[in-house]
Amino acid sequence: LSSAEESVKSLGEPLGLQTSGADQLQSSEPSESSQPSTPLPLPMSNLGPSALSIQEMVAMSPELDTYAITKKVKEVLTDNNLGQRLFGETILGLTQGSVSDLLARPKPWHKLSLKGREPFVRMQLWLSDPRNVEKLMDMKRMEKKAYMKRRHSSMSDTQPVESVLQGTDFVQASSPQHHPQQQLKKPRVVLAPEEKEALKRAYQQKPYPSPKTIEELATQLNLKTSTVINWFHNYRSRIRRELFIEEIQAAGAATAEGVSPTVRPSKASEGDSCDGTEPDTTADENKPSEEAGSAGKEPTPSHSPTPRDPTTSAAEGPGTSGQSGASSLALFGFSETAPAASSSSSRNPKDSNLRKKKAANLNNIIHRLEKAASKEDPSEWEF
DNA sequence: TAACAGTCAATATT
DNA sequence: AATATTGACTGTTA
Repeated sequence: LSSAEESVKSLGEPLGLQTSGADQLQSSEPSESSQPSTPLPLPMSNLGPSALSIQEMVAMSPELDTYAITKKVKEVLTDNNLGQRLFGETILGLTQGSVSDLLARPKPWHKLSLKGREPFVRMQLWLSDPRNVEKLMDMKRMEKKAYMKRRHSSMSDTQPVESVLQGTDFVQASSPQHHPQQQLKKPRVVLAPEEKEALKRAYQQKPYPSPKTIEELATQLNLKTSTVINWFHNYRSRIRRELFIEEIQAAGAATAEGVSPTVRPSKASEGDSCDGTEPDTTADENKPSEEAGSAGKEPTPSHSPTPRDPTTSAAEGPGTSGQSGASSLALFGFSETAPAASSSSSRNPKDSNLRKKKAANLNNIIHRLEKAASKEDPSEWEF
């Protein structure tokens, strides 16, 4: 613990972040509430005057079951009609989107950084507060009241009253202060499904594309280089995260019971249309869907188990870039392991999805292996 | 310096 | 209206 505390010290005060204050309604009163449902190991020795900062608590916190915590939080919130926005802003200091993401795909405790654990500690703290719901509902009422008031007082007075949070108004004024008119906000880039497909395919070949490859992709897809780079960063990290959840899900299911094919209908991932290069003969469920031509500016990327044509732009052919000597082996077409087509039950799209992700992860590992191989000192091999 | 981890916040979906 | 998704941004890390 002492070592843990020291590591906290370094993080001490630099809370300079633009993090909106206004929260911290944390009442760390020692009201020992022996919640039967949750282990609740947090409220450790509460020394009188010591109002441990959350960071200190995070550092000292024992392992928490992030999955259980999010599950419980979701339950409490829905049971009481409390939204993620309110909960996030008042309890966690996070935005609605972040809360949604966090609740839906919590990373396992051991994979979280100190910073990443904070929201979970706060949630645990909140869950252990006997008055949590009551307090939130009060906040809700107050907000509504304030809202009504505003709306009333401003009949013709048009003043949306921006939120108190930082007004990050990105005004990409190409020409300084000329047009006081509508601010040209940086338009949000929205990748077309075909572009995502191409990027995913490229990822399958090379999770860590060289700057040269990235440049090629950007050109071929007509995207900014930074967009491609960002996409890869985001994709890698999100793929990783999904593996985590499937990991715990599998673990949980395994413990749950023995053989009954009771598939957890958990409303998890929906089939992502992507498809790996798989000449695989496995009779994949072909959803005959596919609407007729719609505003497609390009013939829908061929789905169907047909050995996809390499014509479609993007994604360099395997042979192409032979540049970086070492790599090039990271290619997993991953054909079925099990000989006969999948047997019993579960012919879930999620199944092939999982395979895909695992394959992606393997490629990832290979990348790191290759990287490690270039280091003489085996001690640096983080495996 | 590239890759990450956390988030934000604009959009998409429900 | 509430919740989910996701490109981009900020601060770390090695």
